[in-house]
Amino acid sequence: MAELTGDELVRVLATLASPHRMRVLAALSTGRHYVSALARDLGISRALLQVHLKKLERAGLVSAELELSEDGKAMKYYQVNAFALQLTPQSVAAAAKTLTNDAADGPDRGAQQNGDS
Amino acid sequence: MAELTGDELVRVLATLASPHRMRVLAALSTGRHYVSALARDLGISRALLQVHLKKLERAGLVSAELELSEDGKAMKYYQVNAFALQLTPQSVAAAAKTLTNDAADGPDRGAQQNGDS
DNA sequence: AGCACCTGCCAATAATCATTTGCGGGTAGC
DNA sequence: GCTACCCGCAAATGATTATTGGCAGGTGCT
Repeated sequence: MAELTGDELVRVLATLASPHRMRVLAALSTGRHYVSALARDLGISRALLQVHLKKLERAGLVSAELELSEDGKAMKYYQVNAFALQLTPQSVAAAAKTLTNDAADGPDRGAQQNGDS
Repeated sequence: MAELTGDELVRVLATLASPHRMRVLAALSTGRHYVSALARDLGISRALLQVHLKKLERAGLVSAELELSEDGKAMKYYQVNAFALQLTPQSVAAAAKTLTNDAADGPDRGAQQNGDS
């Protein structure tokens, strides 16, 4: 994941630019955790955490696996995906040239139609 | 500008995570420009550009100088400030630990640095 | 059965942001 | 005076987002 398109970069940065998500990432950087435990740990509701995890996942920053605990419960374990982004005026300028969205600005909804499963 | 606090990082990332701002940065990376020209160049209104420039400036990504053109007009020239951010799970996790805002998430409103009590 | 724990999703509300439009001021030149 | 260019700001609107709370399903234990 060396070169990201402008749109992807926007998504990653927007995803990272959030205290909650930063904390989630920090928590996960110490190892995998399952949703409920993580929510308790961070002191936020599960619903809220889910949303943030989903965004982090969509940005490709974390990934998850659904596993069955020994006592039969379904647990979803999340973990951070390694990444390294170098941000400089040049890298940003380069990414800007690949932006597709030429009008909207906000957190872009993005993406052109993609089935995105 | 090696180490940024979590809050500062959030601000920088949030500022960078915008197509408009990315383009502005790209445009400025080729040299200084004054507001009106830049607006025409990017095809956006001056008012809008001002807002984005202000955010970029607040995040420390660009700086400006008001100069007098030979024909007496006041022109505000903007230029990019050099910066280099390395984003990795570790750097983000480290920044997360310095976050002051422990509840809010969205685009930060500015830290309520508790004046203590 | 009832309780405790896990997961996922949706509707509603509050809070925030992005963008437009209009106005104010200033200098130079026809 | 009027027009063209520069700058800045603020109120209003529309569009998104963040967050909550409730409800759904599942397993295992007492």
